[in-house]
Amino acid sequence: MARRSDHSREEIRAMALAAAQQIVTEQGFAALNARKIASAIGYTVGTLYLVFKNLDDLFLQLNARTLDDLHAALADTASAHADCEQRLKALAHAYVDFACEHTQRWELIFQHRLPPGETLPQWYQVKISAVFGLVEAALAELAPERSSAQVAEAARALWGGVHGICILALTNKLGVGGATSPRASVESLVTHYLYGFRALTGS
Amino acid sequence: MARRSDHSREEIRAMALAAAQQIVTEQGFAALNARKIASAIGYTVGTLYLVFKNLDDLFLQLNARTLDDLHAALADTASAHADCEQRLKALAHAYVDFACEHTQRWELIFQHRLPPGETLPQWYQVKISAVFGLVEAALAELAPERSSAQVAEAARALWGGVHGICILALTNKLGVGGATSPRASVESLVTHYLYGFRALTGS
DNA sequence: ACCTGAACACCGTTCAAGT
DNA sequence: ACCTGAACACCGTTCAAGT
Repeated sequence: MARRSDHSREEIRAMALAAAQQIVTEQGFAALNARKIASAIGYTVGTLYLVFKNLDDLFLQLNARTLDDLHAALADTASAHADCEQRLKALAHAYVDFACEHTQRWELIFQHRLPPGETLPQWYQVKISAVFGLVEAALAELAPERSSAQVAEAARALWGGVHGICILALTNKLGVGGATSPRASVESLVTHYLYGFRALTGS
Repeated sequence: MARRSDHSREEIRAMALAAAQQIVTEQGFAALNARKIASAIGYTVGTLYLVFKNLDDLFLQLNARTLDDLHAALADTASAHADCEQRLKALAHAYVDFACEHTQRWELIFQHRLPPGETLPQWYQVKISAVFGLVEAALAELAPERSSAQVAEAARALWGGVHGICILALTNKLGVGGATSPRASVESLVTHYLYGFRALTGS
């Protein structure tokens, strides 16, 4: 059997990514596999390998879309705040909101690992840098006297911090009994960090 | 065949956990599976299920040991610093050192997820709380006027932050090309956060 | 040319059968 | 009683064979 050509390669790619997104959203990372994706789009497993190099490639392309969506949400937030301290706080809360609203998709970015030895492709690292860029831009505006290296360092510290609070809260590893809301912790982190960042001139 | 009784149940349990620890350390989470653990201790897969409920149970017990080791390292560090600000910084750096030195074991704590619906057992959550307790104790001493709820909130914010920096740095998801050292970012985070925490009386 | 579906080498988990 | 090893229902990936 075979030779259907109901859909172009690009259509199959889009359908597969949409199906994978729905599966991970509804059932989580562990439930995401090739046969389930294929049957959701009405094709057999083999077809996926005509369009994607392998499952790692499919997951990477799915994560790339999520990073695009995250960047769009943060960029929208950034453009709504002229004051750069307000902007940084709004960015942090927008990150928390995205993580809470799209938890499974957002977690897939961090749960998926390439086989040992393989590194993330350059076009993918560019997308990560774009998200960090929004934070760096606001920090640079807040402290114009700092070098770009100092601003980059502060962005890593602050954004790593925001991310860590989200991860520990959403995966229930923050020590306390039930799940805790990351909102208050992030507010505390950003407020205190920025106060110190502006007050201390060295580093 | 069968009936060897070369080892007691408890001995087999200890051997399996030691083998699993070695495999994850040398080959990473993805390479850790039942058949490999069993053959490393000279038994067949079936035997593992006499001692552990399933692989999730085995991983949880391995993570419990790692949490014990982490707690011991942090407790040692804490007792070496009388000044509580110095103690907090030393704790943060000790956490970074542990994550860098035992990366694969430390990552297993966060990469391993129970099936949807299942929650971490109470005895395990106690171990997580013990680690947080060291941070809370130092923060409480630093700011005796704060309520215990405020101290707990600050511990979540600060420690979530330290953790996030480590995770992003060690998994190469901090935006910049090569891997970045988490040490400088953590130093920046803790210094600036604590400065703000002491200066701002509300929250 | 496009797609299938069976095959291969793996998984986690169970359990009748051996000693 | 203790352990085996074969079996089951799954994986990801490949590829000869059909249309």
